[in-house]
Amino acid sequence: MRIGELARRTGVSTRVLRYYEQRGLLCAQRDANGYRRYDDEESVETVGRIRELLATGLNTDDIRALLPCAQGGPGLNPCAFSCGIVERQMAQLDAEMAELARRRAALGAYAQVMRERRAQDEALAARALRSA
Amino acid sequence: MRIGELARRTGVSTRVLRYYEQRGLLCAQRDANGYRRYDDEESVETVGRIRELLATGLNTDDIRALLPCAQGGPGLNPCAFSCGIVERQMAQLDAEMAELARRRAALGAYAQVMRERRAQDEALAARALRSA
DNA sequence: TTGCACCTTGACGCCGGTGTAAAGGTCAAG
DNA sequence: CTTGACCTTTACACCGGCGTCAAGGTGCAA
Repeated sequence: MRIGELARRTGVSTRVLRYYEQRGLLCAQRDANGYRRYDDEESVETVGRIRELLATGLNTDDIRALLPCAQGGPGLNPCAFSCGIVERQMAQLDAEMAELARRRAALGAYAQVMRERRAQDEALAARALRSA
Repeated sequence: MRIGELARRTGVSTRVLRYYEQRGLLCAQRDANGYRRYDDEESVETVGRIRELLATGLNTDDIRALLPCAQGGPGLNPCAFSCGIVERQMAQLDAEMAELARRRAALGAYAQVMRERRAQDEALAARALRSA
């Protein structure tokens, strides 16, 4: 399977597949003419896993470290290491959610102030209208 | 007050103050030699408000639209418009929080799978150790 | 032979707030 | 006059996953 077919079967652009290879997430054999050649099964699965992991917010560096374990790599130690990466990312997500909650609260305070200002303005306008 | 002093009093770099001016968030008079001159009170407050709003995740375009109202601008209509901006941003934050929650859940599923794999590996290693 | 689909590498753009540097003007103090 | 602090504008870099274009090679079909 060449890169175009892998792109079609995964719904990912060829640009992205080459990018994943450059980042060390995906490997390919080469034909005599230099074209990339992928195995039928494994590559599709690997690309799927990469997309899933990316969608969790992990970056390509972390995914590169994670993939050998996720694919059944050299066993115990790397897997413990990978668990660390995943847990670190979960903590990161927790921190980001807390940050977003903080922003939302601050924005809510602003909205409150603005609602009050607006009510004031409307009262003022109504009074001006009556006196006119 | 010139730009250096405003920078010191607000804790914001001169680069950032010029950027805010370029984005239309902050205005300054000019001395005869071209130096920016700021009023003593208002500028410090304005910069503070800009920083607060940026910290809520609003971008400079929204803040530019928002500031006249937050400063007691031309009244009713702009303020209603500003309320819309704030509410839109709050909805945006809600969506981002939901997305982060989704990511966290997906990552949790991965962590679960990996924990199981790890336990499997450890059991395997223990058995190998016993049989050796 | 021509055309077309497919492949290759390399490189620039994006977003958006900010750092940082270059190249130069202004002004007060020594 | 020199030094040095302060000011000016212009412009490039960053991050990170990806779109998109350029310039060119390969191979099959009409």
